Amino acid sequence: MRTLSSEVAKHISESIEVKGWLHKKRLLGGVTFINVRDRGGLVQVVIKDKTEVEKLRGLQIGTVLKVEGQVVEEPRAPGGAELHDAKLEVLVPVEFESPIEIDKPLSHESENLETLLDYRVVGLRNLREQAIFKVQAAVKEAARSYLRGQDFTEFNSPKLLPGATEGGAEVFKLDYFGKEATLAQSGQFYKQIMVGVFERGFEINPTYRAEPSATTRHMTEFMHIDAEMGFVDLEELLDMMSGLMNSVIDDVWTKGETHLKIWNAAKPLMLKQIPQITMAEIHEKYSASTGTNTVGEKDLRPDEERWICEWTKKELKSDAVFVTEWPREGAKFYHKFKDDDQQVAERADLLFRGVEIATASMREHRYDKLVTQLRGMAGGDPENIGFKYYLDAFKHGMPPHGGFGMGLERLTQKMLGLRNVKEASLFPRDINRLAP
RNA sequence: GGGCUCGUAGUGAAGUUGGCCUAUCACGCCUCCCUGUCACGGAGGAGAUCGCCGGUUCGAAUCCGGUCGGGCCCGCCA
Repeated sequence: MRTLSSEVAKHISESIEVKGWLHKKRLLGGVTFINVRDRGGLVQVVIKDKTEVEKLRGLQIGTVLKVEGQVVEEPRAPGGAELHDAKLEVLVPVEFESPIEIDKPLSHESENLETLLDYRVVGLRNLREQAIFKVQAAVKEAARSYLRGQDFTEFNSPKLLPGATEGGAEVFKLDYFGKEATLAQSGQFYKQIMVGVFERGFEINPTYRAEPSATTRHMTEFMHIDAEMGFVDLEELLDMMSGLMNSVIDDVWTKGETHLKIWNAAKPLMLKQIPQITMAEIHEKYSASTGTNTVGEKDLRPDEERWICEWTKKELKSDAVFVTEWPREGAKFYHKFKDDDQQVAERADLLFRGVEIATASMREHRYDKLVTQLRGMAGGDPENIGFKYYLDAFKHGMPPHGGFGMGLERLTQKMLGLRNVKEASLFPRDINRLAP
């Protein structure tokens, strides 16, 4: 019967068996300490028998072991207990030296990012690296749990699409049995279609952007938390997002404490309702404060995003802020514009600790108007197969609705205080990385 | 796509106004010593044609040109 490392302390004085990977060895002469890693964490094994120690000669970190031993309560041991009188069995010997050391913190300096990512396969075995993805898994679970609790139904939409796209970002093109297909840049069309089915729906899936962006916040493939809901207005949509963010952060900080502690992650300051600031207001504040005039610009500069987050944190005690009142210029064809001002899109971007982690908007739900906007704003052909099926949903009745797309890696990155979004991706894809 | 910057053992760094470099240190690896380590400690050892190509020079890790590969910022976005 195998016992997990995390359960060892519950078996004091019992003889147990653990299985896992050799994580660290310390040979002190008469006594040898090894750490064995399994899914529960690490357990320390004390070996005094020379013939047992000899079994490890020439074997490297990563060697897969079975260890039988007596559990002894020991305050000097990590976890308060350890295995004595160990009998080792090498299940899988490893003779190759690990390219990077996994028992101590790996460098996350930007100049060493290449090494970190090149050796990801073994590097992820580092408990500190692992913690990032434990947190990420917790974020996903928390988001799912909250959205399900709000009557959202989870679905999966296809990522292989016909040519037509929502516009905005560059898309990957590929050969599809002689036709041209694209990789989805978001679940946009499908999640809207699903409003007509479930009313409230969401998916957590990868999406693709062929943007040649080389920054600390871009990847060509990333995980999107895509949600859409019917019969709401923008305020109700933003309330839902406030609820989601608060719930996710509370959940993660409740259940993932050990992993957050490894990164000294401070719990984000959150208000029940995430504050809203209009883009014009941000431009004014930023310009007045920094002397760089951005008034009238149609978007926020990255520096403005960082600045307003600092301001919001200091003045409003919130690490999150919604940027509202986006100009029509730069809007997408499916966006809805204010009834009393067609120059303003009913859109809000969620900034979190200096970076944009989500975009929300109300969508134009009236068929005729949507077709007009498709033609006028995107130059799209409503008869194009890629738009036709989408428009059909509207033809057959769509309520006022809105939704958001949130970047899972960016959220994880900012929760943990990582500097590059790629650090929050298991196997990141960017303009010059396709492996591992 | 534009700008800036970097490239030295498996890993992380020092050296980069040319000669003292036969390239230094730390971690890891190998051998030996060590009975409470947890970044164990001690002694010894192996491991680098200084990204690559070309040039200048008596002499190049160091200077020049090219090239390849990273990183950061901007544009764009999640």
